[in-house]
Amino acid sequence: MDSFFERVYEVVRQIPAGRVASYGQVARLVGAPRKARFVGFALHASPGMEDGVPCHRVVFKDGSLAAGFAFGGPGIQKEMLLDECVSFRDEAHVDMQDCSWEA
DNA sequence: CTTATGACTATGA
DNA sequence: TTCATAGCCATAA
Repeated sequence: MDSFFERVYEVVRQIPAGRVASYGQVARLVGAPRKARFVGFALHASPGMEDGVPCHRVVFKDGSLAAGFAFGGPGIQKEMLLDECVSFRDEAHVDMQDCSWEA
């Protein structure tokens, strides 16, 4: 299946621990800088980390997380990122300047 | 063909 | 800083 969604999974899977990528960043890597919304939609329809897709490492451009749609709960994603040494500027914003994913 | 929807992003107040 | 709105485009009906 070579749908846009599968493409997103492949990219998200390449995100190393301790790093976070924005939806727009992932969208650009798959060759679709305008489909940032579908990156999130793809992850929503994706098998999640059970298929090796660390959806918790994908955040907003501001570094805010998708609380409410996270797999375990609104605070779980933050806990996981903290467990991977991801810096937080506040309760709901990741320090993208220090943890932004580079390719 | 047109609508409706969406884990987004940019802009303005 | 937060909040609201518009624009974006793939998918489904």
